[in-house]
Amino acid sequence: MRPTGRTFARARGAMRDTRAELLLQAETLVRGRGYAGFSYADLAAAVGIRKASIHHHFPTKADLGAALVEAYATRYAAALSEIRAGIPDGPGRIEAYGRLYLGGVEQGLGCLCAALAIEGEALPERLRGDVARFFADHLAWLAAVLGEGQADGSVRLGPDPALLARHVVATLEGALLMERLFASPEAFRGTLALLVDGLRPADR
Amino acid sequence: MRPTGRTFARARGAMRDTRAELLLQAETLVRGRGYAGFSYADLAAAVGIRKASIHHHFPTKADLGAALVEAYATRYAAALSEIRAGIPDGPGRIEAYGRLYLGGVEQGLGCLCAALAIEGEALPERLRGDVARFFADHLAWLAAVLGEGQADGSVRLGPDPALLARHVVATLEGALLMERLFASPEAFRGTLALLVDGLRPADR
DNA sequence: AAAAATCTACCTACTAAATGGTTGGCAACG
DNA sequence: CGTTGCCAACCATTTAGTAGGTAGATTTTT
Repeated sequence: MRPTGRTFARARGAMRDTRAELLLQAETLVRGRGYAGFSYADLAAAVGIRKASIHHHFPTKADLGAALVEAYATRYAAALSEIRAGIPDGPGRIEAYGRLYLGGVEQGLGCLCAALAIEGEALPERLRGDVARFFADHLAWLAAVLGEGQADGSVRLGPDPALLARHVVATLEGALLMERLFASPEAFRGTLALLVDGLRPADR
Repeated sequence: MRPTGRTFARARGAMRDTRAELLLQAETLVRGRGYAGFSYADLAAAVGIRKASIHHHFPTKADLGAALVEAYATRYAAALSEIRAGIPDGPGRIEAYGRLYLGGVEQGLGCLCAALAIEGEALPERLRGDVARFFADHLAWLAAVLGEGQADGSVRLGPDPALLARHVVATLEGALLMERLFASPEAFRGTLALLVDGLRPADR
């Protein structure tokens, strides 16, 4: 099943991208159907590689999962510091943060870490820790941003920034979960607007 | 592997509970690890029955899933009308609604329909419809309750009730997802309080 | 610079265990 | 007697993971 000699030249230049391609396709699969919902066979088919070759890059499925979370978290971290650098006020920053989730709704893909969090007990131990850290990092970033916002008057005073941060993550994760089901980016935008508006100080 | 004759008396009276027990244990499994994350073997072990017997009650896994959603939705529907009957004001009703989710955080169990929604594409077709209906029903109930609240002055005017309803479900689903991971009912309560407070009319 | 050794990326071909599901039977109950 | 509830023993397929190998690139030795 295949000529035997596979002496084809390997496209030149595109040598070292297989790993990245695996991560990309695996992320799409997990976000679309959950961690337990995809197999190495699915991934192999998506990438156009044989199943066994995946094990060369990621010995076990848990290894792949961990790499997935790491890459995802890294991308998010970059986006977060870009937001903080480019936008000055609290509500503006939260709105930009919320728009990161919007992409998922538009592509019909959930949050990677939400998909993993749902599996809970059944998830490989170490992955649970990575996922928890993902959320903790976001909460810390948001608490800092909201705290700054309260200090400069762009965010309403009163609730503890840490509490506000949890509210923000919860609302966005939940909205992504639900509005993906309904394939309704508009509804997501509505919820985001409402959320951001609730952070503004009551004028007068 | 077993004496062959299984002539034991079957506990008397507790004859027809197997189906209910299957639903109960299956719900726990799905809410704890996702739909793709549990098997008929797991369920058989949890109930203390042989795998094949499950198929007698639920021919396919999709049948089981559908029955699960139906039972879950029915229980919720009962709780919702009880809330509406027993509590007069908008915020109070929403708070009671939110407390329905709190149980999940305390038991370490997510929302059944959130677990199913995450699987998205991979989910048996008909289940997707059932799950969507579950959310749509909640949104309708909430929109009605919030509309009433606006009419009687217990809920702030301004945002469309349908929009507020989406915000409420999103926040609670997201908070359940996240706070279950952190095993933090207190944090859930905090988010719920913040959510309910945001619904109150600005005094003065 | 040529030859030898090692490494990288992938393959085919397997395996043991688990998956959802089927068949046919048996016993108890109404 | 027929229905209901359960079971043992299957089944085909899929699962994650392994074994062993091959071709080409890279590095090391001569």
